[in-house]
Amino acid sequence: MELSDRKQKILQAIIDEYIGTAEPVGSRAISKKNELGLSSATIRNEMADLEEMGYLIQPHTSAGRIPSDVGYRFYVNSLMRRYQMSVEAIEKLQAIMTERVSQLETIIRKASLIASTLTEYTTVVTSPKLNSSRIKKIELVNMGFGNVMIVIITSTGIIKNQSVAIDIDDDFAARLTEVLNSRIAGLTADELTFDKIKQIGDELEGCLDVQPRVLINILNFVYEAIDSLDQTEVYVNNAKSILSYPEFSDVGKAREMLAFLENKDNLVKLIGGAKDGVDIKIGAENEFAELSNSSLVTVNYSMGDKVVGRIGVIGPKRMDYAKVIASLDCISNHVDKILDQLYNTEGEG
Amino acid sequence: MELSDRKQKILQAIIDEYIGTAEPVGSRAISKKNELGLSSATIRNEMADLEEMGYLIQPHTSAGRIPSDVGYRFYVNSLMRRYQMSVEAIEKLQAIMTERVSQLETIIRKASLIASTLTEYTTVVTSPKLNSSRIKKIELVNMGFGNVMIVIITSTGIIKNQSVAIDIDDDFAARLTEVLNSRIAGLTADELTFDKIKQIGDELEGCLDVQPRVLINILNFVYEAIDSLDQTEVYVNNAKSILSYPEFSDVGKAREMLAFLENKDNLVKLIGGAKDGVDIKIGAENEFAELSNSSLVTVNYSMGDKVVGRIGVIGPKRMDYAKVIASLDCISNHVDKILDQLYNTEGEG
DNA sequence: TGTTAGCACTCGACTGATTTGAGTGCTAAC
DNA sequence: GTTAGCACTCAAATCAGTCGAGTGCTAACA
Repeated sequence: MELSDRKQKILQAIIDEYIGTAEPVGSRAISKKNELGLSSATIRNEMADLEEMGYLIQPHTSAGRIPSDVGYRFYVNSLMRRYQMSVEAIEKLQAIMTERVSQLETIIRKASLIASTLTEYTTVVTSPKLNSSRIKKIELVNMGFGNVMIVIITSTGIIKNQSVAIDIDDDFAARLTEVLNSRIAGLTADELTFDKIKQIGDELEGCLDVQPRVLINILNFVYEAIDSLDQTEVYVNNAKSILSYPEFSDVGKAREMLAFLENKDNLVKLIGGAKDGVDIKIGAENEFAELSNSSLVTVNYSMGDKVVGRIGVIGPKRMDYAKVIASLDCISNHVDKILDQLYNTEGEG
Repeated sequence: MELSDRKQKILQAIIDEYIGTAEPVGSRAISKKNELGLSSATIRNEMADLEEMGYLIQPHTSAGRIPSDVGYRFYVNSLMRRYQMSVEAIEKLQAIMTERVSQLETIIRKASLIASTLTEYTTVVTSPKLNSSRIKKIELVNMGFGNVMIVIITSTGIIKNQSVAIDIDDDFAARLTEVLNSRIAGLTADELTFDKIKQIGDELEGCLDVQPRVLINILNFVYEAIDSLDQTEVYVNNAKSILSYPEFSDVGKAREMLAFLENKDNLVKLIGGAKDGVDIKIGAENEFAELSNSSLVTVNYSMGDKVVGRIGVIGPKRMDYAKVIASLDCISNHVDKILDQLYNTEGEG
């Protein structure tokens, strides 16, 4: 059944009010705002209808109403006013994002930080899986005292490094670096299968006078370092903000939520399920019971036309959706633009 | 005035009990444990004495007693039983710490993680200031599309990298790398003053056909990257654990504490004030009001014979001091050993 | 027919009195 | 010096009573 125009206005007023106060909203409160010019009694009748239709919930007989998940959903889809980012906010965002930006990781972390600053909610971001980025360069640096540092630089600006206990001299390190580069540079992590690594190892053993053990050692590390690029990283920002909401005035619940936010697997799964563009999951629409009283708004970011990660905001169900959506949208655009500048479409930099 | 043997035993029993329960301890509770074979009345008398002497506090007339800061201090200095690390704990510690360890940062983070796992309290670690480590190597990698990645590797295994928008070709990058290395490699961050950088810039301008703007750009980044090594990094682990203590059952207080733990400057200052070896600050002994209900146990770790950083545990005043001390001691020893292996004394690796 | 004033009703939140019980200090007896 | 006993204290729990925000329903009104 369609909602009459008046019902929509009342529902909107109720949700707007509830977002601010976190207290059940009574008919008189809406009537007093006098935007509709209706008495509390009339609004009461409409509210009773709205409750029957599933948009509102009455915690107990003598309390006002709060929105149901369905109510929020309708609000988000149809009622919500567009939030206009303030000029200052946009300028601040631009200032931060255009500070010297170096690596992918830094950009993502910054985006998360900005999102949590703008919205004052908890943010979660996932970094791209990098199995499509190419090995730009491998470098072995002899650190002396039997240690060699292996550094791998990818076309996406990620640097992986690990020190290995292998006793070689500078000269040999340089030669090995050269040979390795000629074999490995330009490959994607996907292409660097274990078999391929082994094959390279066999080839090298022929042209370098080196103990097989040492070579295998090094190649093993290279493999692992590259392999780890496959991992999706997750960063959480401003988790403590949940403690400010009356929804989490119970310490036990707050602890539960914080524990949830510390579990990377949860978060990857949670955010991974989102659809492209701005995605909103209200309350029980989330697959995790821990979030049944929270909402999650996510937006993807891309390199070229390929979605590589998501930025998400977790807050109480009565979050300021309009503001969150506007902020995320803005941030995602900026991130896209910067990634584009840095890595030109395919990360083929 | 000296405490009689019996008073000491009673004080110890009270604090042991209070550490477990967080509830004021009554005379009957102590009497019932029957370790001393005294009636509650006798213990009552002694407790009255101990209170008068400042070791105990009575929250209100009809409550039991809780230890005062002075009481804890005496407990820590004289009464506390030595905590014996379990074999499993030590094995676990060893297993984690001897996993492939690469950089300094990883080691420190691991140490912090282990400390929080073992003690179940919040841990704070500071990473070394690295102004005494030497530049091992500088490398400019042309990323294409007008971006150059500057990579700096230090003798302590730290890698700093930043991408800069400068349009040069591979060949020039290689030459510049070579020249830069010949001038800068081997220097400490301290030696690389801004003046020195400028001087190098002037020299290079003579021998390379390069626009001054580009060179200054690069050297600026080099300077900043190296300069940032001077920063002490702080990592906090398991901050959420404070939510488990009745001391923080008030969400407001918990939030305050978490905010404090997010402020890096606070933490550096807090931990920086500690004396060498194991240092214990009980309640108001800490300079920050936020910690007046908490205790802080720190231990330093060293490279060679030089103290380079500290690992700290923050918990309620009634923390299990013996266990925390034993754990930190053990961890610090392991860290020392590993740093020693990796960087051989002076970080001259 | 839609709107509104009025009123009885509900029920959580607050208030204040009362009870409970853990724990004390003091005294007197051992 | 130790302890049993007892009066006393006081926070916390319990309970009854009140308040008031908010509702649903009805009847009157435009």
